[in-house]
Amino acid sequence: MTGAAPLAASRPVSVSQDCKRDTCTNGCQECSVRLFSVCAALDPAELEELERISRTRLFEPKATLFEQGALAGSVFNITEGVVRLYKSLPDGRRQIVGFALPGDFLGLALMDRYGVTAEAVNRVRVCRFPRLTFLTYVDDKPHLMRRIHEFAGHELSLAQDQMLLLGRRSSEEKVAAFLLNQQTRYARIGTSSVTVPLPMSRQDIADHIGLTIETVSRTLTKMAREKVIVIVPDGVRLLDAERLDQLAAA
Amino acid sequence: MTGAAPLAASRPVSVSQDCKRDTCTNGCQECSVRLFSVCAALDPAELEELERISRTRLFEPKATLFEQGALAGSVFNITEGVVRLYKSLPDGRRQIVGFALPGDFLGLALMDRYGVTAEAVNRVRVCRFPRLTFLTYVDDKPHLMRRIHEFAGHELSLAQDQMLLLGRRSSEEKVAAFLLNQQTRYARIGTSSVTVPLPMSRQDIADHIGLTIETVSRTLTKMAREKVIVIVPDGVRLLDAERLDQLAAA
DNA sequence: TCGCGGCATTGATCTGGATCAACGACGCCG
DNA sequence: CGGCGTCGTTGATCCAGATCAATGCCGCGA
Repeated sequence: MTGAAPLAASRPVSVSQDCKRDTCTNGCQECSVRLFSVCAALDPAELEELERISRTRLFEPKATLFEQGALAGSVFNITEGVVRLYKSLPDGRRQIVGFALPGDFLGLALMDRYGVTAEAVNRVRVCRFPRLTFLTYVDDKPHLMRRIHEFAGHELSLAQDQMLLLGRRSSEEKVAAFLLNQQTRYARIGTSSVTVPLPMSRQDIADHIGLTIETVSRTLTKMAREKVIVIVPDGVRLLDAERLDQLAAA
Repeated sequence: MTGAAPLAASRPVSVSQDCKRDTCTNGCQECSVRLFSVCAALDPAELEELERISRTRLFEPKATLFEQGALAGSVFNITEGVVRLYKSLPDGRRQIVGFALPGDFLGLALMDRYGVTAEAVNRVRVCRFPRLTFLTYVDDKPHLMRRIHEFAGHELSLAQDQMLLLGRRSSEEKVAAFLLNQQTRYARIGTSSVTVPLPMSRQDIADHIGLTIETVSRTLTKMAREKVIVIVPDGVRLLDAERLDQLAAA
């Protein structure tokens, strides 16, 4: 976090603003997630150019970044906060296909319509790029394209793991695998710790791993009772990662 | 199919051969799946170059193209047949993350290890490329890279649909959605018809949509009883796609 | 032609997780 | 400070789909 003045917390919804303010004060060069994000593929001159086409944007909890099926006007790089990505059935059933963390890129597929809906879980900060401008920018930077493709490949791999989880794992295995997964992902962006943040609601977790909120709650309680985890505000502390690995049947 | 002599059916396992024979007789130019595959992005000169680094390969039913976790030595373009892609748990539970059809590209992510196992469902013919050679070939062809990325984006989108199916749909919805899905995919490669081929076993279908073989069988029987489909050898005929759409809750 | 092995179907029963129903714990606002 | 809305937990019951168990249906090889 650079020393910029924070925005007033009372803003009702997302706020567009020039990149010169806020965390981007010192530009992409100083960006705290640059090395984990697609931007790591860029040299200083390219970063400067990128900065010119980007705008920082803030989203309050529950704000929608974009909706499934809408024309994809922008692509996003998350710099702070967590975003839930989901698909819905007409009757309201929901599947959260993933939680995007800082460093994650939204709109990787570069398709003309969004395939999922994206909502802020907590306060979210992003770098936003007009999609077509970004496409032009990428066009003569094969190294960036390759990096974006690597990210897409990683995303696909995660999706396949999730299919295995959804299709073939028991409720306890699902919860265990989810917790370990979250830990791994947070470790990658530096927030490594035995305490895994869970900023999303129980309902979100349930909709991600294909269970009901009651089953998620019961399973977490059971794991806490068995001293495998401790439930703390907005997260869990993993006491016995070994045991959790077994439970996940990985 | 070009007029080349068919291979002896008695070959025990996959057979490597020069691209000049078989369906590739007239080269990539005449390839029946070119327009549906990543190759459609290439001009005649580029196709010729591609041909030089490719080899046609045949796989008998149940033969393994590559295994999850193995070093990714090759990438593949399927020209004939169906391939199942799956992940397994240590205890043998299996999740088929997708069925690859002619025109599909295996190894899209271009990563150094395969993320899934690929097995031939029926007789499969592929164009095989050494991965590193292919990478070099792609390197100075941004249009091809973009096309490959488009395919990867499509793949990701399919994966997300599958997560919704696995996590939030009932058994009947799963089967209905699967059948419609298969129909759509076959339509795309020209085999459009109300009769949907199902070359894979019931167990494969079950492992794809997260059910047991018994539930798949019962559900298909029920749909046939209700005159929504007719079960035919190696496939089903869709009688009432309208109704099937409702059942799928799409 | 028969017998065998690998699917697929069908029936009976069981159970993991869903559903239904309180209740408790905060945090917020009046 | 008290009432209310949201979220999480816990208990009781139910049921969709799993599991267990035959049986049927080829295709193939002896």
